[in-house]
Amino acid sequence: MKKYILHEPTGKVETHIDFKGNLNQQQYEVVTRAEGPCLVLAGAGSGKTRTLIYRLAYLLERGESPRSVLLMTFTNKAAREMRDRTEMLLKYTPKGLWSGTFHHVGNRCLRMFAREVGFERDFGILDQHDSLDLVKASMKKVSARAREERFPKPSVVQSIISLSVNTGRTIEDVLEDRFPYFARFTEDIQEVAKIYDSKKKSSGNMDYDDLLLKWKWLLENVPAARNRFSGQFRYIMVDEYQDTNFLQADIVDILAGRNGNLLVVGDDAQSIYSFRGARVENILNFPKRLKDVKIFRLETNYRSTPEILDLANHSLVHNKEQFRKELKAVNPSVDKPALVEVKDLYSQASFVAQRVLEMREEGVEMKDIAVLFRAHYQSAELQMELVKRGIPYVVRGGIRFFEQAHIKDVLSYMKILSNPVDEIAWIRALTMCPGIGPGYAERIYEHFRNTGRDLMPFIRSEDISRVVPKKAQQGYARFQKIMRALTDPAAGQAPGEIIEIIMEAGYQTHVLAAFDNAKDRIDDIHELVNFSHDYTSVNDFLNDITLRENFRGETVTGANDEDEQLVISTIHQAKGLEWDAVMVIGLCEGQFPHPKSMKEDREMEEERRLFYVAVTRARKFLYLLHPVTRFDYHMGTVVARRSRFLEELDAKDYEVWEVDSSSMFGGDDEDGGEEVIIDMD
DNA sequence: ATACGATTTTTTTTT
DNA sequence: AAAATCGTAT
Repeated sequence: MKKYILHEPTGKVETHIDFKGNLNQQQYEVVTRAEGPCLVLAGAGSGKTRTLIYRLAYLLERGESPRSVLLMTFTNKAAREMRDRTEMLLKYTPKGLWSGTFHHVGNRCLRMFAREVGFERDFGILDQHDSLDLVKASMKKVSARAREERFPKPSVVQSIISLSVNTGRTIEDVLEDRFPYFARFTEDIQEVAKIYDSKKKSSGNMDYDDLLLKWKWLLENVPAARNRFSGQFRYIMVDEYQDTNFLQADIVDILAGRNGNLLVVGDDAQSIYSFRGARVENILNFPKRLKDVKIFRLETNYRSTPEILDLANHSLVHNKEQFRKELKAVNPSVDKPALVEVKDLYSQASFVAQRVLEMREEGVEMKDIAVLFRAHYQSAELQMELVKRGIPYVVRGGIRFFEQAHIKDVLSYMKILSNPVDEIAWIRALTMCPGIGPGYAERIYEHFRNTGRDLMPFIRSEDISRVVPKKAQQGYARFQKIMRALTDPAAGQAPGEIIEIIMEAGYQTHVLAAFDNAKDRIDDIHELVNFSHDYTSVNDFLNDITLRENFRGETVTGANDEDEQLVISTIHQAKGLEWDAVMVIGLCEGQFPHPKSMKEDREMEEERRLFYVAVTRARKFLYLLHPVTRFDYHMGTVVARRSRFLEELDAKDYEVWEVDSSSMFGGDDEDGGEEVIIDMD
């Protein structure tokens, strides 16, 4: 990750980049004059990333040290893209640049001042699933009540707690505002939140929210930390500012405090993360919140055809809450967007697959085509169809590599080893033994804590027969065997060796017994071993991977060449990306807009912005698919009306394609060797 | 009575 | 794929 460093700019460097020639007037203004607080309102496809990269290059060429620049992006992928493109532009690798997601940068800052916030330098990080496990464990005490009344599910409790942190409101306020029907449980939920918090602390872990909350606390309350960072970052740039929440906005304000060179870039029309506490107000009120804000607008769209842009703009007109919209297209016309009526989910899948193959014949590369949808489960039929036809694809935003059960299992053993009081890790490792469920796992862990013994003596000799019944003791033997192998003084210390020990001491046997695709999973674990070779310490290894994005997405069929894969993605994951052809599936009432967003106007407007984001990903070809029926778990197959987002459009915005349903059934039944196979060489 | 584990049901979006 | 439900073993 950090091998190739050529040279660093020192003092004045001769400019070899043609800033004026490579940018339009608006972009050039931003690049050369964005001193002080600046707001860039950048419409979809207006060259926002390009502008940021050139701004960064401009600063470096002017002699600014990379370490005094902080670049916060929404995803790690975006950060990597920025780094790569900056490198290409500069022809060297800037060393010491701070860039990444808020959580990433927060993590980095907190490690430097961990003691100040009451943690050790090597604190662990809980991902969503770990955090959910801990919420479940924290709900034990209210579980009696939970069974009798309609108490919120653990995942709901988790999101209530998280929302309270991310919006800066009390749990009481969050409940009243977003979950009024749970208001009577306010005290119980507060209690759970308290237990959850203390469990995090006693196990030496932070969750995602803590990375922001404690970061902000650190900056506000520890002058040494505040001065260190606000002094270092002379130039701060924030991408996707419309999706920051109040915590993130505060953090940025504090960091920028001293030097005031804060450049935020965003588009209020693309704000789609309010469920995570994001607030459009951050961008709308930015000019009011800070003094002497310069406002720039990027309004030329270089991405899409005029037809696609018209359709997008006409959709957005139906939102009341908006800033302004005046995106001009410069690209030539190609085809009108197509509204495709299909019979059901199967003909939808079949149409998409068919059209992908045809476009490929017409010269559109596979990697320049994407299929987008509202929710992940909508892609099930499509994935089956693609596999059947041998079309290679990659799923964005599926389960991440590091979040898969078998990977997390292995990691949990490593976590216990590295941090013996990690309650989540104990419970995870214990519950995969037969005869041990959450109840007994908790008891065993408590017993470990109560004995006050160290890990090694406990594992070697502690008798647990008084704590749990016989069946659980037999299961425990399995856990014990692995832990004994790991705590053997003769055992290896490198992360890779440790994983091998876990496998040999019994986890491999467990995988073979518990999963039907055991072979794939074992391969994954070997892949994890390979990955771990970059690390010498288990701690670094563990701390690094939780915040890491898809180290390998769910790559399915014949992935000889990454560039020859169709992209399948949720719209949320597609943010900031673009393709020649985009196909949006499942555009019917009951699916998109999502039924749960029907109650409130502001939620419906967010769904509409999501639709806007989806269509503006397309450069040339846009297909909007409307399955005329859908499957309702309660009523079976029901008629599904066109999504309101389609009905709202002007009929001139698209062409309607009626798909002949009889042709859709052709390839559906048997006739073995008939599938279309794409040659991969 | 308690907790495990197999079975059925239900499924938003993510750092 | 995860949560709720139900049956069964201790």
